[in-house]
Amino acid sequence: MIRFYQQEHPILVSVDCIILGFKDGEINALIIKRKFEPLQGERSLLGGFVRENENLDATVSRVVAEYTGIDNVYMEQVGAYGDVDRDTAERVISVVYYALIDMQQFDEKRRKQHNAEWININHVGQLIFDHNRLLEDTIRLLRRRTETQPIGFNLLPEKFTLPQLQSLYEAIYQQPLDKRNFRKKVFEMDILERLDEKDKSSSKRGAYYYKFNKERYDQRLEKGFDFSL
Amino acid sequence: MIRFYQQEHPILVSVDCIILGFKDGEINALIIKRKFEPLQGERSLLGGFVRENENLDATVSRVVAEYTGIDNVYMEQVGAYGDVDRDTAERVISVVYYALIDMQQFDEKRRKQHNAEWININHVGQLIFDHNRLLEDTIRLLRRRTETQPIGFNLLPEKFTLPQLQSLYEAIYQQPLDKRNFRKKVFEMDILERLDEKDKSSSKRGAYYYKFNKERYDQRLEKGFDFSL
DNA sequence: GCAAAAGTGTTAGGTGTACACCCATGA
DNA sequence: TCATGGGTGTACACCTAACACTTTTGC
Repeated sequence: MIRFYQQEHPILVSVDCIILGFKDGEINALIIKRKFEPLQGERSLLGGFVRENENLDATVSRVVAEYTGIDNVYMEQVGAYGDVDRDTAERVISVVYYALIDMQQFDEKRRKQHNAEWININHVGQLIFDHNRLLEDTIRLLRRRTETQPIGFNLLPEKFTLPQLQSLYEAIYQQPLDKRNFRKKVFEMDILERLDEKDKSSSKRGAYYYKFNKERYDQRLEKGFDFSL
Repeated sequence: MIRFYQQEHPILVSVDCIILGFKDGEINALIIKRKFEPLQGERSLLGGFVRENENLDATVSRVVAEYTGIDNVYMEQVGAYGDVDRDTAERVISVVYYALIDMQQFDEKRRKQHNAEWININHVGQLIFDHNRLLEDTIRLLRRRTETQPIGFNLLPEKFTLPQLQSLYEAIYQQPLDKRNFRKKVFEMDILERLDEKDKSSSKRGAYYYKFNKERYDQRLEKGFDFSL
């Protein structure tokens, strides 16, 4: 292969993944104790270097699968972070993604193998390098997205109840929502399907399970329908 | 220096800049005839490789200054594009930024030196690699930003009239806006200062010049004020 | 029968949108 | 004086936000 850009300087590129999960009314990020130098043992986001013949998305999928055992996750790019000194060891440009996963599907064995922990995003404490900033930027972006697109479902199991969904949105926005208004808006979107089954784990009466109807969502998306919540 | 990540594979990283300017009711992007192989002579966005000790922003500033003679531009990152085959010569990961500039300040001599042209963003024609996609993504992002933040001013001279401002917003949203409603919203933001001077170039009566009051904007921003238009 | 969570409508106030005429001036 | 673009206010429709009681059922 001809090297057209031979005189240019290649740089290490990594992907940092902010893996988010929802449980008991709290949004958690998967945080790891770093396995190699420098700063071995310090707390860090999950990441991996981009390989020679690997698209960025592929790197993310690889990293996510490695730590969670899940593929086919919902993910979105947050941006590239390239300050010369952001990694104290060498220059590394990092492309940041967040991924939303269903904690039910999560492989606990892998978590322990990797020494990873779920930590409430409001109490992560100090992370290495600029990882705190990456996390903050991600949460801001997630909030903005959630306002206009129904991506929250990716954090829930396939079957979920409306109280669960509301509690998720309250966790994202960090404020209580009015139950009636919330339900009204959700129903107006018309992208949920009610099942005949109830979840009785948190009340005697039980709450109906719903599931997300992707086909209907895609239809309405094309028509420019508004999904703001 | 110790090479901690020695076994990893470094990659060429470039920055692609979408330089936008506004004139005569149209938004234009600066497009260049590529000066080197491969695809020499084809139309392309402006770009440059990230150097060894250069932050990403610094690369953008360098490229923008080189082609426009302006520094201190408003810029925002669009994202990283890293598909293995996006550059047909070698693997290059590109971080994309857009920059908004005031075409009045623009250095025409440099434009000609570099064989660059201003082209209406709706009629750019075919660009190399994935540059058409980068441009589309950028315009979408610009629209979203404009809806919530008053960044349009960066495309205008320091002094501008309300008809000019409205025409700019119409170009961004690609639809006519109601004059009275537009002015009402702008005045409600309370971030413009009316000067005693008028622009008589496009009417006999003349339109008042205004300028953007950055201090007041910053104040209101902190208070969480809403700038949607 | 009672505690505890699920489910359900209405109203008032505010916001967005549509719309038409007078003004200032140079030619 | 007239043609041209600049500048101004109001009314109605719609949407958002506030609010309280009934239902179900396991214990």
